[in-house]
Amino acid sequence: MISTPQSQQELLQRAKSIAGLTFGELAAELHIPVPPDLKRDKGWVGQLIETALGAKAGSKPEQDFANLGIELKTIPINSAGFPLETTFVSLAPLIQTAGVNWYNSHLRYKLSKVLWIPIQGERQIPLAERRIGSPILWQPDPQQEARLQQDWEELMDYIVLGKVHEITAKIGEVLQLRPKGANSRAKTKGIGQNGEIIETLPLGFYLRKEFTAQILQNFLRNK
DNA sequence: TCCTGATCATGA
DNA sequence: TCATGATCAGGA
Repeated sequence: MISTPQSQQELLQRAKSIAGLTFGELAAELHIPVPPDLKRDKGWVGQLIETALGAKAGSKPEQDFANLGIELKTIPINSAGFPLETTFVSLAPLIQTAGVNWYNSHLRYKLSKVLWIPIQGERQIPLAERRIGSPILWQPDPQQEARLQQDWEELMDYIVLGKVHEITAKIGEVLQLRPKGANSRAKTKGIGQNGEIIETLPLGFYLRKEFTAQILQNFLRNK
């Protein structure tokens, strides 16, 4: 087991040291089997990178490196460096929303500092041959945070006002709410049209591809 | 072609 | 069920 890094610099150094490796090479070093594809192992790459960097496995609503205040995210990109998928951030609170605001939200906490690891994600490349990219340590700039806050507040209004059933993935410029559960039968409690508690689909906040693309592009520009 | 809604694995 | 890690895949 790899120990948890004790400083941001150490974490960054480790992330740089695995850049350029294929998933197959890194998995072999860690004695982790490589699945044939990601259809039944959608979180495999994320867990591989977590293991390599010494993130502690767990299902707590915390940053991956809480001691450093840093969240780890892999992001699949194509050959042009553009994201292939949206980025899941956190589940949306659908009940007990009193007192929840942007500043104390899980979303803002998770995104306060993120170590992005770009990875080759094109399905035509065999999983074991896909490569790990260079790490990007990011904090939202004022414009990005303002945009996130605006979307978060708009989306939370739907939830608080009992309009979860009106929510679609089309709402929000940089953020969106989409189902986040085992399947379409998954249930959690939410607020109904008359303020009553109802059973509804769990929803999660996702970052749109255009937003994460901007993060990657800004990094390259300042490099 | 690609976005939205659906889905997969695992642990507590 | 919720939280972690996400990607799949068919219909618009």
